[in-house]
Amino acid sequence: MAALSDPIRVGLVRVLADGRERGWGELRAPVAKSTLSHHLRVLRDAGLTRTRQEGTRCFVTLRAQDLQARFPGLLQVVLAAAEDEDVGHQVSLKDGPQPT
Amino acid sequence: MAALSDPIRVGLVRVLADGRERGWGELRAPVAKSTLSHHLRVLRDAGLTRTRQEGTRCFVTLRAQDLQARFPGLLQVVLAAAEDEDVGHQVSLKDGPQPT
DNA sequence: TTCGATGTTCGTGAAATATCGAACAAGCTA
DNA sequence: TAGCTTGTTCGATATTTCACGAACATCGAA
Repeated sequence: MAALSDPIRVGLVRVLADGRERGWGELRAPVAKSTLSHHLRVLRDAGLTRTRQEGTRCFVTLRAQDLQARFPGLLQVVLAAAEDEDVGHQVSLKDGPQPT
Repeated sequence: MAALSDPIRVGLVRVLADGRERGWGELRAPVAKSTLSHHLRVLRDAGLTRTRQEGTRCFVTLRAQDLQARFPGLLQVVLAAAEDEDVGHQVSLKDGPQPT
């Protein structure tokens, strides 16, 4: 639960909130890649995301359904609060439009 | 928001969740009083509680309504999650039944 | 096989946080 | 006034967490 107490991670959750799977390379955050790796690990360990490896690259998805089952409403509340407080806006997707 | 990332504080919120005002002395937590004071300050600074001083003793209340207005559903989710994960159970009320 | 790209792991350092005990301030009470 | 209770503040310490760069592992491509 404390996994959501870091702005970077909240930002990651926001980016992933649309339910789409994202490649590591799509994620843009103002930290070194080792740090990003750390945050993704924390999220994964906390059960918030799922990581799939394909060749040399990783794809990450938000486990929205599992979360909804386990902590109903948590995601919505967190996202709304994050938006309201402008938390995590430092994380975004890189340019390139994503293939549907 | 990160104010809820400490088990002691979650426990305090749980104890206060019934909406009743509680005296400092009613709160039982496995920490030194200076530490408890610190946690109560964090909660107050985060806008989660309100403290009223009366003579030498303090009374604290959960600002449930304000929270509901600001982060709708947050409290419910946190409480449910805390119960589910058994977080904060180390905080309780001292014996003595409280006057209705 | 050699090279390049992609994440992970490791070692380290800095910053935040939790915790305690002691000292202190304020207000009842005898 | 003296003393007790109650809670805050201060100083110190320990733990956790964030962050970085460097080294490493793995896989695909040339």
